[in-house]
Amino acid sequence: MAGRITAVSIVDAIAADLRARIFSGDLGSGHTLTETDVASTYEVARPTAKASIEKLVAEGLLDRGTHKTARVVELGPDSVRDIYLARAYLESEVLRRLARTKDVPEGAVQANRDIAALQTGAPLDVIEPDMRFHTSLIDAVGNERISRMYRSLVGEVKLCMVRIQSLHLLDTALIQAEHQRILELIEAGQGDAAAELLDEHLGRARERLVSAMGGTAGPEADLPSDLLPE
Amino acid sequence: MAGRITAVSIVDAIAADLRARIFSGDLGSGHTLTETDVASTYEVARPTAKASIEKLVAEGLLDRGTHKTARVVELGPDSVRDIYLARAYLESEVLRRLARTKDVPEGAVQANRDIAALQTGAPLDVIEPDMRFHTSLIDAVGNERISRMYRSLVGEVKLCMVRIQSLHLLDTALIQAEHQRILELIEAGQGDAAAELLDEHLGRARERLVSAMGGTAGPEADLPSDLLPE
DNA sequence: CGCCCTTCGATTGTCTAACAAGTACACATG
DNA sequence: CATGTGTACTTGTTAGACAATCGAAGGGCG
Repeated sequence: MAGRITAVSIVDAIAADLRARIFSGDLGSGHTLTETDVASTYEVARPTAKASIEKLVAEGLLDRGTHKTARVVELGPDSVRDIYLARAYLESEVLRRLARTKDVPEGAVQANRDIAALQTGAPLDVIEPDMRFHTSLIDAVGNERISRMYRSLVGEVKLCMVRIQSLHLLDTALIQAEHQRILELIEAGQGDAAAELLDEHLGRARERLVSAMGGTAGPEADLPSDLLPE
Repeated sequence: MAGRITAVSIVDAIAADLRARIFSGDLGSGHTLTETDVASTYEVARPTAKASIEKLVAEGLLDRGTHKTARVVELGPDSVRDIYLARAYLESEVLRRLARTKDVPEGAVQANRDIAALQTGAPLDVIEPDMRFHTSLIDAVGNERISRMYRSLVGEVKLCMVRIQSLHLLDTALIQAEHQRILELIEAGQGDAAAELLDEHLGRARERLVSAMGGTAGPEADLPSDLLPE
């Protein structure tokens, strides 16, 4: 018997499936989810569907007011800035602390190798190893709550990504090179420099994401002068 | 009739009341909360009580496994270290960023004035302005998600505090002096120094809290040599 | 006499059915 | 055209019920 993976709770299973469908883009931003709708598609009672929805609301993936239908959250440019700034706050401090002990997480190294190995032109293939690079750094400090917080942010980032999907915002080679440089700075114990580079790294991604969503990009979207082609 | 507290949702109201009772120490660590129990005390149906409990579980104030009764979380020494380290991660980076713009939040200044004005010997009176000092710093960066994360940590800190209540772990004057120094360092644009002092400040509180809970305190519990009396 | 197994009570997970209350949108009216 | 009304849809909450599971108490066996 290898098939017993039933997550012991129906509402957890439904919540997990809904989450997957949201991240896959099956349920796009603004998509409405009525309780009866969820109940009928999964063939469960309405209270069960309700509980699943409320779970995702608590996670920040769904939005809902009293007596109003739940909808997949719509993240605007200001939300993207909020999310990416929060990422920068958590991650830059993590880099400083890792640099103190010159601790280069193996998972991050491997994730960046995977990015380098990518030859496919599919732009969303870089998302997974990219996220893995960053979460590996976060997890390396071994703090349960920090990891949980960051994971919540990653969920929202993925939510942004599915909206953009088609166009690739950044050059894979540049991402990989900057990651590599960050790891080197950690190994050299230069936390401040690593944090500064990360700020640039995330700031550029952030502003390009913002402009791709229709907002007006800030100056961070541009490459630094010493990296401009030609 | 002034007692109708029905905010908008019964489950929110019950959750809020349970939260208050937990923070007041009325429901101590390890206290069990059965669904029928909550349902009968608030005179609501069991599903409503269940929803309230699950809300607090999502907040991290209650703990429960499948088919097991919910209990108020019991935070051990390792959890305290995890929480305070997470605080330090968030807050030290915030100090660095505030120092860049030399932005000294008025709320933090006021909170520290309130600490200085305390003449009462009641040890738990310092908790409120102390927390307000720290949350003012966090809120000053204007990031919704960072503020939310920190508030979640504050909830857990308060949970620790109610367990210790009686004995005062630190001198009020020392707390106030260190807060003052942190603000001065922000104003001087010395983010690194501010972050370093904060690490000491939180580290000392953390290790004293740990030892008060029966764990073995680390070296951070001691005062730095230049502040030792005599 | 102590240990393992069974049984039983308590508790939670889930369902069905139903009513109340609120929202949103179409429709009729001025 | 603006406004009020009403109706359908959706959610909030309740009641009662049954199955599954967990924890502890009690009995059988070595």
